Amino acid sequence: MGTYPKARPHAKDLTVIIKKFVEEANELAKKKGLNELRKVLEQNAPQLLERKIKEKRVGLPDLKNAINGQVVLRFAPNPNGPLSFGHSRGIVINSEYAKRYEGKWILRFDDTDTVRKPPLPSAYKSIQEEVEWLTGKPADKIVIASDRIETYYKYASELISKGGAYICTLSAEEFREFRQTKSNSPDRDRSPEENLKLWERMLNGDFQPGEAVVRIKTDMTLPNPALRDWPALRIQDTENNPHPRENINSKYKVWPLLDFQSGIEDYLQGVTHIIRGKDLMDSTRKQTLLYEHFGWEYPETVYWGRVKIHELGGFSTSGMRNDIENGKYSDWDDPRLPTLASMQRRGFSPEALRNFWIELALTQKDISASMATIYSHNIKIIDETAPRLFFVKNPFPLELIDGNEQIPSNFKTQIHPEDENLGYRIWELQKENNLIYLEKEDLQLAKENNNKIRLKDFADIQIKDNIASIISLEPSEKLPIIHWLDSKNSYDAVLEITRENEIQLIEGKLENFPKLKLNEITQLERIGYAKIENKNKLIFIHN
RNA sequence: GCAGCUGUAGUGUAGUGGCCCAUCAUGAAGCCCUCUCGAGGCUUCGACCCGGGUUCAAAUCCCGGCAGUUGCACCA
Repeated sequence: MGTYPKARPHAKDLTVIIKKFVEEANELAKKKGLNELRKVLEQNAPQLLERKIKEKRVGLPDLKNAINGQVVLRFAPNPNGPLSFGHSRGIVINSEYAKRYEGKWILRFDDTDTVRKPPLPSAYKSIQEEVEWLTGKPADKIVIASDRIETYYKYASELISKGGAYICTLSAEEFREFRQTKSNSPDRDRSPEENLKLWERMLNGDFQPGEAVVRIKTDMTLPNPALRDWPALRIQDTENNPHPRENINSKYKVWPLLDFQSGIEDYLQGVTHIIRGKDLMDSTRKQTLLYEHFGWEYPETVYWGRVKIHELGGFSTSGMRNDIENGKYSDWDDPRLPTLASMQRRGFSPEALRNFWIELALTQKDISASMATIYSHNIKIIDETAPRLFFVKNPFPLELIDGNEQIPSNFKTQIHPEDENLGYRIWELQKENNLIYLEKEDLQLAKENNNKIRLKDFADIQIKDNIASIISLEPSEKLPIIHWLDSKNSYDAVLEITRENEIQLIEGKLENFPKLKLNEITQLERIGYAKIENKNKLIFIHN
């Protein structure tokens, strides 16, 4: 009936008719079997035999009013530090949509607060690098707000002279009174000419921070208090809090606030779609009011809810910056921090992160996801190529001797169990004076099996008085299989594991692997995936 | 307090009036395979916030609750 809406009004009559036929069919099936029924259908309505397969929407939902080739998106972080994991959602979603619609996306640095959220000079560069790492290419365009202050001034002047904005000399507390009581501030009625004069004085530095602010004239009786004559530009003490970019420094005293700067810039850049957190819903409403003053059309806006990752802490950039400066964390890529730098360092695949965010999609629900989901995405990417290696924690040495069988001249096993093409790991073994390492815990495991155990891909051994003798090369009985190393083919290495915000350094022996590449992801057998930070240092990713 | 937004399995998602006794993934449990506690294969578990209404038909529309969450900054 979904396909034939015309039939809907007759639903009641139809059910009676349908019931009749269903009964008839059931009767037929009962008497002559299902196959007979199938034959009848094949003759009269073969399409009914094909079970329709539900198509599930994959990936991100469509964007409203998106015209292929004309979509312009933007992502606007504050460069007061490198990006957190939370930021990566904005980058992934925006860049994915740009790709889908063959449009472009702008990376914009909203660096307009020099006092509370002073930009970090290195972040301008590191954020661009992080973007490139995550998406595989640079953003289509870079815009830096602090480069464009004068442009924002121009639009502010224009709006003031049109009477759409005014200079308010009330303190924030004083204005709050008016906002709460839905009444106009006395400054509201000043003429555009007077306001323009005050605006000039603001620019000249006649006012101290807090003494004057430019407000967008909306309506003090608006039901949503946030929208009532909202502030657009304010004064910052850039003598004591200079902008860290050298050419900006103390050049400007009047600075735009987010809602104004962002609104003007989105218009100037021709942004067609804004994807932002729902905490910025009021921003949309404020900016829509601003656009009305100018007669502009506001972009399509999509919101996402808050995301919490169970295992990760908060994403406050300023907070992390403090902790790093206080020495609580080593740097932005400290494995305990929920930063992109940290995840990159720990060996998360950018593709996995992209898949993760795409799967979470765009909903206004507040989400709380688990690292397990990210791990699972990551494993799908890295497992196929990760070379298998042995790492023996807390190594316990044993002397390997001939037993029922002699020590072979070498040990050979596949680099990857599912892909022979990746090659082999080959160690040369000596006939005498062979020292092998087992994990202390595995020694215990051997004890529980009459001091017998199987060295993976090698041999069953019998352990006695720190001596391991070979029982057989082929598995002789069902013994636990453990990883192991030989002293000539291994060296000291450290595995760094972060658990519950504690960094643990585990010393051990790492298999000597001539093909070892820096920053490569390996799978330490029976331990988990790890990244090779340098020859002697591994970082644990997950298992 | 005022204003907004959201409510589908443990978690995340699909679903916009009949293809839904509800999709897929993750998770958990079990089995198979494998000389790794990895990967792969199979099976099972588990959800439409509640209450009314509209309709032949409601996860889907309407009303009312309830819960969660966000904003009300001269931060972004």
